[in-house]
Amino acid sequence: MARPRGYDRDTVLDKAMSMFWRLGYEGAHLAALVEHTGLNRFSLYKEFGGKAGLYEAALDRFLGYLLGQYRDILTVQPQGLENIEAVLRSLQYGSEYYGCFMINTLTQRDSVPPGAYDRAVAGAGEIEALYRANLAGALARGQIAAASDIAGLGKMLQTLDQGLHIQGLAGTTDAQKDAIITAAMAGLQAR
Amino acid sequence: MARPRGYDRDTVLDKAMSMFWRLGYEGAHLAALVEHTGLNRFSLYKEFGGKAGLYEAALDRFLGYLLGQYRDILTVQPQGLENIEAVLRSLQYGSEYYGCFMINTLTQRDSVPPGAYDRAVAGAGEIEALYRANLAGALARGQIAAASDIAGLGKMLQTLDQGLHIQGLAGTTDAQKDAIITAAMAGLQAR
DNA sequence: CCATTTACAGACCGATCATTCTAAAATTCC
DNA sequence: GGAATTTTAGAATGATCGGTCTGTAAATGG
Repeated sequence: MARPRGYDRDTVLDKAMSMFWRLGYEGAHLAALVEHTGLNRFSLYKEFGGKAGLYEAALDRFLGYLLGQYRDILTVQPQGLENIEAVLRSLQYGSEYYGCFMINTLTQRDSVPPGAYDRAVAGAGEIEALYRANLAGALARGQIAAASDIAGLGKMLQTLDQGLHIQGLAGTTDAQKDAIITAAMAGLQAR
Repeated sequence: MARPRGYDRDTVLDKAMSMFWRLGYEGAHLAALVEHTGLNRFSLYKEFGGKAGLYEAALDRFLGYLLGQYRDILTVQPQGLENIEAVLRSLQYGSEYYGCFMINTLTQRDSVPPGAYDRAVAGAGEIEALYRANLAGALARGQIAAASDIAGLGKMLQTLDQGLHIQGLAGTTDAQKDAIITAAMAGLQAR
């Protein structure tokens, strides 16, 4: 017994994510958000509580996508270097955005809502754990040297991963990112 | 025959850099900049032309620092893996800031003045060239495999470098960054 | 010690910010 | 089809934005 809403929540979040991603928290003005998302001001406050809530919800949606993708690839059995290479390569294609919304949130720590920063840190932690699990698998299967430092390598892979998200910002092409990944994987193999 | 200025240009730029760094271009409000830098509004416009000019000048100063550090270490003769490891380790200590101002400028491309983005891209290009020169030296000295892809490895090192600047944002300690670098260098050695 | 020059502190400006409110439009239940 | 309910569009709101202007303080040259 009410007027149906004229917007789709997920569509709104995707648009908002895109804007926050490119413009940052402060750079994405409410007027622009209202115009592009199709969600009117009043409903924005009713649904998300305000700009900060919209940002956190958009980040949640992004992290849902991102972590889903990581989980899908990095839990394939048996875990090992194949999964690691696959996930690195999967990240390099098809993004219409700039860099990575999670990383942008980390770099803009003092401007984004505190809750958003906390979620980004938690997301990064989960990704690191997934890398470590696959390194452990690689070790068990003899793919990497027996003396390998799993923790160090796990963080190294995540570092490379994060760096790849930055690379594109200064014009690095997909082909060049492929070469980066190939070079990095070559260094990982047992010798 | 005039009143002497009550501020030091370099000190002002250091303070402004710190604020833009942490808060982003839009997040660093003019009132806060005026308060923290000690430079009053009027002089800010006379000296830098406005907020955008101040940002670009602060980025220039940062890039001067950063590129100077890279040049100092990466032009030591003979060039090779020692320089690369030295520069990676040098980046991990003593920063009171969050991440890297150059990378922040790249990630906030659509919010910072266009001139700032262009300078950041140019800076990244110079750093990559320095890495490549040392990889060429390493190849000539037999430190890395003869079949190595210098261009790919150069971008890979820069990717790792950029990732290291991100790592600290989510709580990675200096000791952990050391382990990351050790793991990465192990993969580079000729075998 | 006065004239000149420059920097200073702070008031002022229109524009725009995030947020709140008001009233009309749209849908469902009865 | 009328009452109830919810969304809509858009007009206020006070605060604050970046930028400009005005008058005063501080220094030097003569």
